[in-house]
Amino acid sequence: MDSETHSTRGADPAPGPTVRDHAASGPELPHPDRAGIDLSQVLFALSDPGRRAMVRQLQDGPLEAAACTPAGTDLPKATKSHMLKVLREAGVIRNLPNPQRRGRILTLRRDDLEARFPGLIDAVLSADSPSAGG
Amino acid sequence: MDSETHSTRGADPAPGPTVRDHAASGPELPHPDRAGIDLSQVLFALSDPGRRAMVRQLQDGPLEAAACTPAGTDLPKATKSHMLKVLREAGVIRNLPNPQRRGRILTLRRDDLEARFPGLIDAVLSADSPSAGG
DNA sequence: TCCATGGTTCGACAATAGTTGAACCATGGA
DNA sequence: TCCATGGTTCAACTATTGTCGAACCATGGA
Repeated sequence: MDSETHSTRGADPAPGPTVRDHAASGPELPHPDRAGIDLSQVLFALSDPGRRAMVRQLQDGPLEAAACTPAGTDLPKATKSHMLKVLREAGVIRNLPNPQRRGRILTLRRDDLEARFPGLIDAVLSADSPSAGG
Repeated sequence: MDSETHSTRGADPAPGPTVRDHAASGPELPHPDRAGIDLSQVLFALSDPGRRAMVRQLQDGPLEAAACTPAGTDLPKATKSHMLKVLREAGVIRNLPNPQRRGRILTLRRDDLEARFPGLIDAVLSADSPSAGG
């Protein structure tokens, strides 16, 4: 588990609420495992333009949470955190502590989504046209 | 959000034989045109298992509304009508008067959806597994 | 014309979701 | 150790959705 800094591919953390010696910053938040990803929750999470905007920013790879913002909006942090929570609990993104510095790393769970609902995430993300307006 | 109270009442107390164009049953409900179909609304409409169940029944072709019921549920008709409304207003289905008999005909707007959001509707419908449960 | 059928809409309420200030928490650096 | 940073959670509020009885409407048939 050394080296390989930001490629959390394949394995699901499936973190229990176990007693952990916190080496990394911030709490470890619960994520559904691949099989637990629910279609209704995913569709609902993606039904919001703001949440989709964040997801779109993760298409090219993981991002620090601080850098992931819908269109430079000065969104209150509580609001942003809530949006991320909806996406995370739906299984759309991973929200893990950044092992390097302060803050967190967001990742689109593309593999898991693709395995569970083939074609869905691509269809949604490529469907997003700016003219749609909502 | 209900500004669609477009009444066909007070039709014509006018004298003389008014030629009636459409001898179909029930009101003509508003549908978004293809370009007006909004991704957020579609995803939201499909984020409910009950609504998805109805959509799935329309995969093989149009159905009389009376025949389109999620799993034999004795759903109150107001509730069912509301579910259909959400799907219709999102542009997922068409809800037209039945020209033959009483009642209405429901159609999945597959072509429109496919044109607007390629692959999306198929991904959603084929993703639906019975294990999901919610 | 009256009635049953199939359906929409209204209205009221319950339940869920969104927003956001404030409190709190952990880390890294001075 | 104290502080700034980046972030989650709490709590309270608002807003949107869901549910469903009742009212209403149009049609077809007796």
